[in-house]
Amino acid sequence: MKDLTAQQSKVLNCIEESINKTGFPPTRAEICQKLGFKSPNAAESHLRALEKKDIISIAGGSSRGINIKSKKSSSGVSVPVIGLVAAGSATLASENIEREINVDPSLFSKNVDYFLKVKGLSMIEDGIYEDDLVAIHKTNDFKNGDLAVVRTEDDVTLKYIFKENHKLLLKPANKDFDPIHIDLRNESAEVEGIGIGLIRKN
Amino acid sequence: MKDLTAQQSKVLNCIEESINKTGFPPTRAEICQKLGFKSPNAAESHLRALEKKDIISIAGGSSRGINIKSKKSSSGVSVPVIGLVAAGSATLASENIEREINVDPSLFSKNVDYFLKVKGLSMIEDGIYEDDLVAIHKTNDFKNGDLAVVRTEDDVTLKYIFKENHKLLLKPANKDFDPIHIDLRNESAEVEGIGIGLIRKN
DNA sequence: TTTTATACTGTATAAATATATAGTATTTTT
DNA sequence: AAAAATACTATATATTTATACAGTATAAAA
Repeated sequence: MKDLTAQQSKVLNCIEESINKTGFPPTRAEICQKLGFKSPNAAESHLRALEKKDIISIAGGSSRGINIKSKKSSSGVSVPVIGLVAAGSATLASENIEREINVDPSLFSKNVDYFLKVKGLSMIEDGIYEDDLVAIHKTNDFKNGDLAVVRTEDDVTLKYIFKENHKLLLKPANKDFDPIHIDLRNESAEVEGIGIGLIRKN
Repeated sequence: MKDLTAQQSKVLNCIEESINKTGFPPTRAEICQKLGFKSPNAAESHLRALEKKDIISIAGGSSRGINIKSKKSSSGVSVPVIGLVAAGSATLASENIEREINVDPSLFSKNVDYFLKVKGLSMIEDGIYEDDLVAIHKTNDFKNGDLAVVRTEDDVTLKYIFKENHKLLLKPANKDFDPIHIDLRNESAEVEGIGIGLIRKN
């Protein structure tokens, strides 16, 4: 990383202070006021210098559109929690998002795109319980035996998936539940993602 | 804290998402766009409701002047992962720490002091598998039936705990394992903490 | 030595933004 | 039954804000 000048450090400091104190970045005018500049362009050009040195990013056309780059990577990633929803509606649509949780990216083997809140007892024999949050990696790609989020014509379901030619088998882990057989020539089914982990709160 | 309505939760989610993604709060217009409102006043009034419920504060006359009050630590908290270790050694001693993971404090009901990496199959019938990470809240306090980390004279174990006078029962969730009976008049045993959640990676 | 970066003042303005006002309709609380 | 809260559409506007342009001056790099 390139070194910052004394003035650039002051400006960066001013941005950090603003975020810590108010919760949002400062405007050019606010930077000027804090550091005693008389022209907004003084702040502007310092910001552009910091951007050039890759310390911050500036969102064009947005007020207070300053983001300190190094701060973002250290913390977790925000991941939405979604309940099992009826077919037709987009799973990740914001009205289905129950909450967001911060997750350490290194926790799971693959990228977690969302958590699916489990409904029902169909996977109980393999330690997946009602209200558990299953970490889902969005992909169409799967291997036989993967835990998959599958969107059928009238449902979205979490089951073990097996594919053989045009036949799809969705297998629960509960002897009280029957496997689902889908003939892809007659019915449509789409793999939304695969389960790569689980979070349970007691 | 007062309960939020479904719509208010969505707006709060939207704000959190914006801060996590861009580094700064959204404008009224951006909230409307994300949630499908057609009038800026829809966002405005939800914000005022959230402000009234003391969830956020709004800085008057500032663009993006939204601050989420409850946001204690914006990032996660670093929590150590510990394997089940032999008696005698201090559980949290640094040589027992396998790694540290960042955890969203809001994920679990109580404060997570460490994660215990499960060895063996003694809890398998209740969905706790080998290599699962059980979130442990350090406490001596427990209720009968709690999942507890218990340090006996020659072991550290994770079991359901039941206490009756001077008798301690440590009950596994696997019919192949026998419950452990401890007479506190003859043997010592100490509750290190209770399990409040679980993380599994496939 | 010429260019580039730093470090500003000063002025201007299009666009972004908060925010008020006027409605309508439904649900919840009192 | 009345009042208050919720949940919006629609329009308007003063203010905030980013950002461009025109300068001046000094220091560092090519």
